[in-house]
Amino acid sequence: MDPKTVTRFAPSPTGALHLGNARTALFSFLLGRASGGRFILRVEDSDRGRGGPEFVASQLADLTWLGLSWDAGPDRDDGRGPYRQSERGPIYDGLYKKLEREGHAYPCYCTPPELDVARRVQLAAGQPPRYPGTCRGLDASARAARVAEGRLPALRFRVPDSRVIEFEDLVRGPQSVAAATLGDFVLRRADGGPIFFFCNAVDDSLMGVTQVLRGDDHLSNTPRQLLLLQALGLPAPRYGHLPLLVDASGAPLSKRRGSTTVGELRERGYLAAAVGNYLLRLGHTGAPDQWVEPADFARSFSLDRLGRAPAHFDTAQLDHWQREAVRRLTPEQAVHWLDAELPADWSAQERRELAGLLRGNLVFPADAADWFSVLRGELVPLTAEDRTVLAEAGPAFFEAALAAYREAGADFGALGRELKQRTGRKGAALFMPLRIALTGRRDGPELAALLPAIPAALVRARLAGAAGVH
RNA sequence: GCUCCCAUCGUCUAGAGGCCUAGGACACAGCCCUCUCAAGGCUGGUACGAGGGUUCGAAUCCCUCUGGGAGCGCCA
Repeated sequence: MDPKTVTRFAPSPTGALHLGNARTALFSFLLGRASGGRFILRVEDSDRGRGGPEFVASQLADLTWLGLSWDAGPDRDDGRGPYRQSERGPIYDGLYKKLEREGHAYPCYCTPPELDVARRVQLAAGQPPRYPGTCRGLDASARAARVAEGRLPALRFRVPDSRVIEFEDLVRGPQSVAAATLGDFVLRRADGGPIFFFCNAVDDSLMGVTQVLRGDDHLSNTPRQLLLLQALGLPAPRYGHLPLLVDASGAPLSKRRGSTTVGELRERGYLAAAVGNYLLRLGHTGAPDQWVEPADFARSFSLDRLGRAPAHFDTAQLDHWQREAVRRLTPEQAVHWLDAELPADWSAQERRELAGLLRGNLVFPADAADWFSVLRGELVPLTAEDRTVLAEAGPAFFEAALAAYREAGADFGALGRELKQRTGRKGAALFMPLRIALTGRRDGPELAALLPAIPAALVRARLAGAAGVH
């Protein structure tokens, strides 16, 4: 990849980091920094009324958790900052003046209610709602008159009348839009605040961004930004528009249903590498069918392997990668992952052993809870089917097991041999009644590993109890 | 309402006119392995939204429709 490549992620702190945005960030990161270029992070907090600093912190934390890192951002300036739009006012002011001076922008005194009426009229007439151009040709005296009325002007971009804007979208291919369909758009609010179209495009250019990956919803707005940058004489990045993420029913991913934020997934115990493996394949081919280590993600990422249709978020597939990720945990990582679920009074040694023992049978940390009672407490009541298995084995079987356990102790191999000799049973007929009696369930880690983890007194009590089942 | 985008198994997708009686992965079912579950191995079912063209030949190209999405904000 070209080392001059600069990509960016530009979150707006209006909430938690959404899965769709996380995917956009991941892809941008892979296209940039992870491929030998640069990746920067810019906080789009130009609208002071929305969101808050807590969201900036949480989003950056989520990105870090996912394994993304940036060369420049709000926490590290490289001289092209600041990287928060709220701190870039002076930069914007200079550009606004230039635009106005050169006739590319003009003050607009229309009020929101007036604009709203105009929109309704256009809609009713079957016309697309566009700014009617009321203030486009105002002369000095007309402007003075509006100011005298106490009106505060917004600044509008003067879209050239008859032009066709053409550009090559990084994922969509060639695009062509007639300027006439655009309508003059606002660059600066009446209260002085900058507008997305403006600061987003300007910042990308000023920060040296060469490739912008963003959501599909920005595709039809791209011509505006291209026009604006051109008027400013600023170089434009190349844009690539990613299909949106939708839920199982095909509706846009909404914060209301299910876990759709990175934070929620993390809280439920999903591992970052699992989320990464899933996101890497969501609407993108090029990754092998097998697990990919996060460090190798960039090698599997390619712009021309991006899909063009909306991608469905599918928990079953996420869970598949989660299992893969859990399986790859080292014992230390497993302890850390299980940390909040592990009984606080257990020793470091016990916690380690437990994590190692259960790792293969868990998908989420919360799944571990059931096993604690298996190892230390009460078993859940047996199902009718399980009782049948115990009854079929019969009291003699468990009395023999008790005797074998006295002989062999927690050495499961020896216990098995002993019991086989005493009862003549083998295979499932031998082990299943044992498993059920000992754990109260039919699944779980190998009995050979499980047995030593259960205190001897509990083992004896359970075997004795099973002997009493008829 | 207008403009634009998208459309292959349930899901992620391969497929850039003949290699497709459409391939892989996840999920599902069965079998094998196995003390169980998981993992692994094998097998199976399920898809080119509809209708018209173009062509010797279309999942692939064109048109219409249908369905889904986005944009048209002094939101980002």
